[in-house]
Amino acid sequence: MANPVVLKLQRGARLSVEDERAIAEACSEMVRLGPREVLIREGENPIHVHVVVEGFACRYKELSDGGRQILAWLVPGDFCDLHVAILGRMDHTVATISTSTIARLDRAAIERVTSISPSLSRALWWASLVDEAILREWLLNMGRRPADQQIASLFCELVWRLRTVGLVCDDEVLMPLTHVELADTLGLSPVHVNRVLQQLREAGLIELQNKKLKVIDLSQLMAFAEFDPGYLHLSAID
Amino acid sequence: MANPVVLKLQRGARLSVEDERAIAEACSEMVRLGPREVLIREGENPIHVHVVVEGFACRYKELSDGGRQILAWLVPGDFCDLHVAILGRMDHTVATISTSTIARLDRAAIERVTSISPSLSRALWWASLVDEAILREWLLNMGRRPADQQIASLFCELVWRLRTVGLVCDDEVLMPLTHVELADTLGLSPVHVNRVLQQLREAGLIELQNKKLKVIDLSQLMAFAEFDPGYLHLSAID
DNA sequence: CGGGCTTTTGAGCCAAATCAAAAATAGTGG
DNA sequence: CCACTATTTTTGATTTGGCTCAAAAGCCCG
Repeated sequence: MANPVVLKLQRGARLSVEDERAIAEACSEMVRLGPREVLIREGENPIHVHVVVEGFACRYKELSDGGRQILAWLVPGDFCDLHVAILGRMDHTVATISTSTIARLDRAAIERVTSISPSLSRALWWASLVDEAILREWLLNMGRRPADQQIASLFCELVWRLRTVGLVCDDEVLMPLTHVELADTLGLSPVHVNRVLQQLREAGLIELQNKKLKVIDLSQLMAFAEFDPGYLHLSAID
Repeated sequence: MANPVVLKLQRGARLSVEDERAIAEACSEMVRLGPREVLIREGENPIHVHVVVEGFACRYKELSDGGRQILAWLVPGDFCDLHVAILGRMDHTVATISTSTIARLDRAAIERVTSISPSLSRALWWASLVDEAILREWLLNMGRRPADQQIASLFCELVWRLRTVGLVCDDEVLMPLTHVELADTLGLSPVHVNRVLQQLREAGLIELQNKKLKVIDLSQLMAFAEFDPGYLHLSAID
């Protein structure tokens, strides 16, 4: 199967054959991690740059009262900590959700490659800006949409994002999060997430069992969620 | 008074005298805008890059039901649309809040300058990453904190951000937003914002009138909000 | 087949929303 | 400088979406 990092970055800029080779080469060192293993902790300044190759991870922050807010889902192709070299210090933690394969790239190698290839450096810049755009959409969802639309939006986003890395088949995707983790993502309680999921199932919009999410009719779910994929900026490639 | 863009970017990287001159020069063309004027609309791809020099602006998205979510406050020194050249299309709107002075920089000039000066290009990169960090913190606030802490956090952030551009005097800052705009920022209703503001006043944490916010005791407000300025990444300079 | 997660259900509650209207402010033109 | 508006802020009454607590049921896996 193609390298998800290449598949993703192609959406940000036209990549040359050398660019693709450079990425694939940089991803040579892989680590296999179990579920819920911390990759990078708040406050650290990791030596390597991490990329999800397989599985799911997330960014999150914790509060003193035990509350937790998940700030991003990291799926295959996503960088975990490209920004930390500039910022100097992680302001949040990154951990796996399901068993995952993570590539550790050499920070120096990244800098070398991007200084040579404008298209690759543009692609990385693009990826970071899309992360930001996703955060804006999540903020909109949390601030102004009811729980059912919020969950539906999130599932739409998941399908669109996984599509670009070839991980969707028949509008069915892996969704390895528990209700607690979904709740930590959406700012809801797990009990309420459970109830809303039941409603979405009863409405015939989704099926969800065994960590597999099947979207019955994507355009219908998108309409329900008022989802517009524009913010994902999935243009390039073709 | 010093250029707020310079003051801000100094927090992201050590700037040379030439860097500072280049910024000041690029900010030569200024526009004066009234309150609530749209600067860049969702879907557009503006020719210029805009920077707030004076006054307040914000990013926001609107929903079909008339709801609105403010996604960022843009204060003096903040870039409005640095990212759009890479993404190709604005996924949200930018408008002023109060009467503001906005600098229009030539996009080509930015690219020219950054290709010459690594420190300046690093500073812009840093600014964009801090925007993202702020979004994460806002998401945490909205998802997991009660309204009073949320508002208190926002005010703490405002003080810290305005401090770096020299706009705080005696822990007193300009806060030109109405309750409706605060509510659109926080994902709350204006009525509730009003009530919580009263509580914060009664608790002796803030004074707020005539668009002026006075923080009685910043460390006390920070403690109440559980505010940690780490996510603002205000290191460099010294 | 037993112990720990998850998911589900029920009951009661609360933070924040909505609706509606009054009071206070800020603008605006004469 | 003042009357006249329009906007903002404030208050009260009521409703509600989503929370908490608690316990049962279903899973997964060694």
